[in-house]
Amino acid sequence: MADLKTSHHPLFLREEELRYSIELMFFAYRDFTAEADTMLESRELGRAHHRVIYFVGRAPGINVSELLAILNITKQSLSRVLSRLIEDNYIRQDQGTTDKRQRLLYLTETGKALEHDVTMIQRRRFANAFKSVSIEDVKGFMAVMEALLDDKTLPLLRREPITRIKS
Amino acid sequence: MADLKTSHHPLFLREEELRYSIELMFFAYRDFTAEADTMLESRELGRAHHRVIYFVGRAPGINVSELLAILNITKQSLSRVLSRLIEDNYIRQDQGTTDKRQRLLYLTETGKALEHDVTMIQRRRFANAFKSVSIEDVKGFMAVMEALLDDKTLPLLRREPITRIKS
DNA sequence: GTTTTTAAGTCAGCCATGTTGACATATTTT
DNA sequence: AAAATATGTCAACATGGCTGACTTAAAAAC
Repeated sequence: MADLKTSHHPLFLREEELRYSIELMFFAYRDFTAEADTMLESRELGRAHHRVIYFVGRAPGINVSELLAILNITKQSLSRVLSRLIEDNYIRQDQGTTDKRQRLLYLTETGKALEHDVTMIQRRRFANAFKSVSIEDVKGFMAVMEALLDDKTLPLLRREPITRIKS
Repeated sequence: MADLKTSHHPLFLREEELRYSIELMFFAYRDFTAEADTMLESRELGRAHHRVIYFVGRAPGINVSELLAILNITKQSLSRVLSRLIEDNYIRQDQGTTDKRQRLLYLTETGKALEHDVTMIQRRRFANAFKSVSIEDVKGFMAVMEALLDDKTLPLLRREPITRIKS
């Protein structure tokens, strides 16, 4: 399958297209994160705090091990960020029911509000970008981004992006 | 999946698609950079060094101001990285001819070799990704990534080799 | 039922790479 | 001659990664 498609567009494997893509990755990621960083800064939080809040918001009741697996950082690094978020009442933790060693993480109302505000900035950027391109372009974007991932990253992603039509 | 083409564009602006894109950005960027970081680490260099080497390699003879404008960091931050690269003979600097205050930057042979090796890792990742998708997907990827950029970032990108204009 | 493993947390310190502010030097522009 | 520009430097600080060593409580294995 990959081989069949390869023959369709050797043109794009040329040095120039690949370098252009590398640069797009650098610049787009930087611009994408900069806006949200500014908003976080006003609350004296960093990008790391947003990541934690984001993923706890995405999966309420997630435990620390699972969060570490997603973020792929050490527990010491997470601890610094998470402690702050708990202390400032963005996140609360409950003891696990089936396994009492676990700490299950939830956003507080304050946390939900912050998550919404910051993530909104990033959603808005994508919404604007998607408005200026075709639906096929969006599909292509997702296909390429997925293809860039390590195999082990795929299970960490929420599936069912485009195709599920929810009404 | 079959009737994607008949879907209305606003479908893509729904919460789920936007959040999925945010996550793709996070995970894809992380996986994209991790491989190259490992190779740099073996030479005791960081991502910041690669950026400098990359952009000097892209535009030989670039001066410090232009480089700062691309990287969008302070000259103090650049200095730390650039000094190391010059000291270790990855980059050399010549005095500008028309403006003697300028330092024009060039990769040494060592620098070119490193730039090639590290950038190759990233080119390979994109080459592999592109092989697994269609040519339209690649176009879509580029269109969306461009649309994500700040307006002021666009002029920093180029498709064709070095058309640096010194004025 | 004791031992081992696991989930989570903590203390201490290191490193890379960003930041600000203040200032110096050479060169170009006005 | 004065002002602006290009570059560089010293010093201090913040963020968010890292390693290593160690603790506690609970679950799992024996």
